[in-house]
Amino acid sequence: MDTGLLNEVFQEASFSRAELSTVGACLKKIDLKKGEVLLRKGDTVAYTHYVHRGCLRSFVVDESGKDHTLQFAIKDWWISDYTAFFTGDAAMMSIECIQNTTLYRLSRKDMEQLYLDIPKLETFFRKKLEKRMAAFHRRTLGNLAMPAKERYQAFVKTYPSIEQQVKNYHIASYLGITTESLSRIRKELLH
Amino acid sequence: MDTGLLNEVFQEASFSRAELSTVGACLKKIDLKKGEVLLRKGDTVAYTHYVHRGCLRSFVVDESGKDHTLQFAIKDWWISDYTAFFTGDAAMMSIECIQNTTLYRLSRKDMEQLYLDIPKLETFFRKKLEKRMAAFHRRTLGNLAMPAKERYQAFVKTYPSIEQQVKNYHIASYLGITTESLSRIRKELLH
DNA sequence: AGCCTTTCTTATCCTACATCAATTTTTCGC
DNA sequence: GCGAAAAATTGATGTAGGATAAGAAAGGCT
Repeated sequence: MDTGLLNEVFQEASFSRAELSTVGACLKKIDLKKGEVLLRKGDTVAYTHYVHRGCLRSFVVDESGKDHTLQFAIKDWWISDYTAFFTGDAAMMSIECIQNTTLYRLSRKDMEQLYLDIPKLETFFRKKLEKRMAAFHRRTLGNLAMPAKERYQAFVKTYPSIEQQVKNYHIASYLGITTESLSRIRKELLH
Repeated sequence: MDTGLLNEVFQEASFSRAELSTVGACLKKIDLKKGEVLLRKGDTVAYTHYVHRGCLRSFVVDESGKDHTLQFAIKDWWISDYTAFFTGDAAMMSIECIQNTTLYRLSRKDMEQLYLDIPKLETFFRKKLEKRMAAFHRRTLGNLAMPAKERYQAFVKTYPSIEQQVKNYHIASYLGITTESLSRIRKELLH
């Protein structure tokens, strides 16, 4: 793996050349086409993934067949079912590519070893996790407090680049409403 | 601080006597009465708290004045606004005692120092955070998929001891429904 | 015990969003 | 560029849970 890419992945942390190369040896490049599934509900989750290019979404399908998008991931994001990744439980969600995508994956096993070799890395990922939790938290609180129209506006404001890239039915699924409702909301917002 | 209590707080981890006493020196006992507020929205969050006795809840109040309970904490739980605690941002939520409570608090500053002195402790708290995220995640996914009646049943099943201890309006606020709706649901469940 | 406050229940009506059912518009392979 | 499939829109109707307004129980406190 080249150093340029590694510096990109771990840009916030400052690792030595030796450390980067130790980490780099654990990352494996994966190319996926639009529509391909990275992780299926029920799977054991051995990896977390850094998104280098493309777009994915994590989602659950409930008993009544409704699809709920939990998160989109674009360049520079890490994505996995972290709950399952950390606990060893079966995945509660699925993850699919909604565009052609290039990922770098890191296994839980390698990660645990890396934590021992490079303590700074535990801090790096702990901070990632904290940030992710914060974002998820904010989103959940928003969902509680806001009607659908405001949730949509908040989404567009927070993730303009994602809003451009994904289908309306994915946005609707993220907002927890039907495409019909989203369509009506967008109409209203045009006055 | 006595060793018995410290062993209780850090029961899952195995720390040496010296480590425990280092940590113990950072914990401060706090007694609070029912109704007292531990943390107010907007505060800077300098502490996380281990619950030794009693019950607290974290909550947000939205623009329309509605109260949303995010989490209850009983004996053996840690509670704080972790987002704010870790990022340094102002608290997004408030935390209040709904029973007389005894806590042991740990400051972010001491925690960061302890991470350096006792690396195992970072692992201990990372695992706590992972578990918390998993629980919160599960709950959120449940909320997406389930109607109020099932959410209530799931709550009763998951937290029977909490269900006994707290008022119906707190449960309703946790489930994201009105007390009236909860009342109807409970009636239905009696056949 | 009796009074006052807090909590819980019940009934009626209402609203945001879902569901169902057509279209219309966009996208994309050939 | 054309036709089929996918995506988005629009309209009519349904429903879970909210809002409002009483009233009934259940705790305290003196």
